Amino acid sequence: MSETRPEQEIPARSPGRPPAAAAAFSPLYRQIKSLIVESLERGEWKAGESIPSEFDLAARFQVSQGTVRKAIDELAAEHLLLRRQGKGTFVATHHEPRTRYRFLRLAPDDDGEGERAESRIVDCRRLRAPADVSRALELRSGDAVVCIRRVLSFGGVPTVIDDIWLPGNLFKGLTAESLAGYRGPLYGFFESEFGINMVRADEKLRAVAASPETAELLGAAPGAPLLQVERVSYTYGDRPVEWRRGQYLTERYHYRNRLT
Amino acid sequence: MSETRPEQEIPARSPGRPPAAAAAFSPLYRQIKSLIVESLERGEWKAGESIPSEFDLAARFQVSQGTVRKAIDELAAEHLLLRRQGKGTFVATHHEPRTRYRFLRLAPDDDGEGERAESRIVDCRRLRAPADVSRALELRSGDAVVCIRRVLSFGGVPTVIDDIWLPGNLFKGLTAESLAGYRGPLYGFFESEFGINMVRADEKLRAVAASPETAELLGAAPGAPLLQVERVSYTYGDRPVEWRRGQYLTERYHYRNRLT
DNA sequence: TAGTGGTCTAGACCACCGT
DNA sequence: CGGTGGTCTAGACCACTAA
Repeated sequence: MSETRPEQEIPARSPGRPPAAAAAFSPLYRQIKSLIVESLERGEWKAGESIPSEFDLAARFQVSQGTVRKAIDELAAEHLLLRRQGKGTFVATHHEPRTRYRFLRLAPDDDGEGERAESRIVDCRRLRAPADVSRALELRSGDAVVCIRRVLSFGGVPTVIDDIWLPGNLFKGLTAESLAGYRGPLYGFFESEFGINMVRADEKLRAVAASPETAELLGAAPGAPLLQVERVSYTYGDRPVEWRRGQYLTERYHYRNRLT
Repeated sequence: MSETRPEQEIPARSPGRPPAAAAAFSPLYRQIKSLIVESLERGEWKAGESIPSEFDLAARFQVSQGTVRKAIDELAAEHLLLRRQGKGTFVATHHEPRTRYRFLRLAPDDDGEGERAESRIVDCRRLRAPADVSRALELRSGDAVVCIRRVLSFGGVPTVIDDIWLPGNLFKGLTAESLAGYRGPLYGFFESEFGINMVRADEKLRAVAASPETAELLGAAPGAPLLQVERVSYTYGDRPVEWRRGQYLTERYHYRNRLT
């Protein structure tokens, strides 16, 4: 049960003898951080649950509370964990109001909160991964994937069409029926049903002309300009677990972004 | 010269008497952070220069070095400052290789580094601010603004057309000629010539059809889908100092974004 | 070697939450 | 009230840079 301080993981640097290779120096708090991420990967604490207190973790890892604190600071900054003063530290989830639709950057042009999204599943099937999808998800070409097509509407207006690919082995039992019965963000569904937490995503945006098929689903003219968003989502440990291509009607909505 | 510790700024909370209004508690390190930002606003330290050491600042503000450190931590996370171990802490600049074109999110589809941008100034004039621009820049409608139009090319291919509005009173003496003689990112130019540092920006993205005029400048077909990027840029203290609308050809380039 | 930022510790106390 | 995270301090030592 008890774990010992990972002293060995610190590359020793004797003063007189420079290291053969330029071994990267890794401070203690980063090693602790890695250990916490490993616990998240193993599912020791589930999304929405609290993790042990800083004091308990300090005892477990045989370091000071301040060192654990610095590790958790970084994980909280990366939104893997969420601190709540007086209550504890919690595993981030896509279920709570504040973090629901965290990755949906579409906002109405007039600043009102905007209607909440309604999702309609158009298609859901299992097939062998095309080359580009298997590359993005780091699968072998031909591995099974689940392929979903859905339409998001705001206030009854179809606005987004998403094509989503997921590794088949991680999403066993995912069907159009199970999807249809679910309310709320897809990533919350993935957490609850498959124990997979999306923590980060990389997107590539461009403007494209609507294909006849897409135009039909969105009630737009063929050739209308659409914002196309290709996304790879990652779970703990930078493992890619979703590839999707969204096409957004941006007549009354825009994609908001902050540069820092 | 010497400044005293701002003890008064901490809202006192006597145990027996709850505060009349819910006065926001502001920790010391945030007050220090504000003082540092004020020094940046005043231009006490210019972009690229080093600020005093943590030790010196601790003495100046009459707090411990750890408290100054935490203030600087946040400013470094927000890219207002840049730490360099063994050398000091520096005011962030758009001149250095690592931070040049920090706000340009366009990347080539094939991952090569991509040619560096060449900028061609199409137009530069002074006029009275239109209503939407004056609103974005928090000016009075009718205040003087500088209006720039330019084309960015990569490897000789026109790819971006930018329309840029700047408050006239902050950019006195800005002309097409002074712009034409400058190499490098526009924000570096603003730093050097006008002492204005862009530290943050908010963008709204959508897909639009190219107008005949835009299509002409980009060598594209009228009606071609373009990625339109509206941006408000801010300097220290969240003061908006630039509004721009970019239109990007995304045939061979895309807008990259990371979600966290 | 001196000066900078970076790490780690230990302890005190504050703010917030639930019981 | 006890337990949690949040702040602040003081001091020791490490890593990196430049003279």
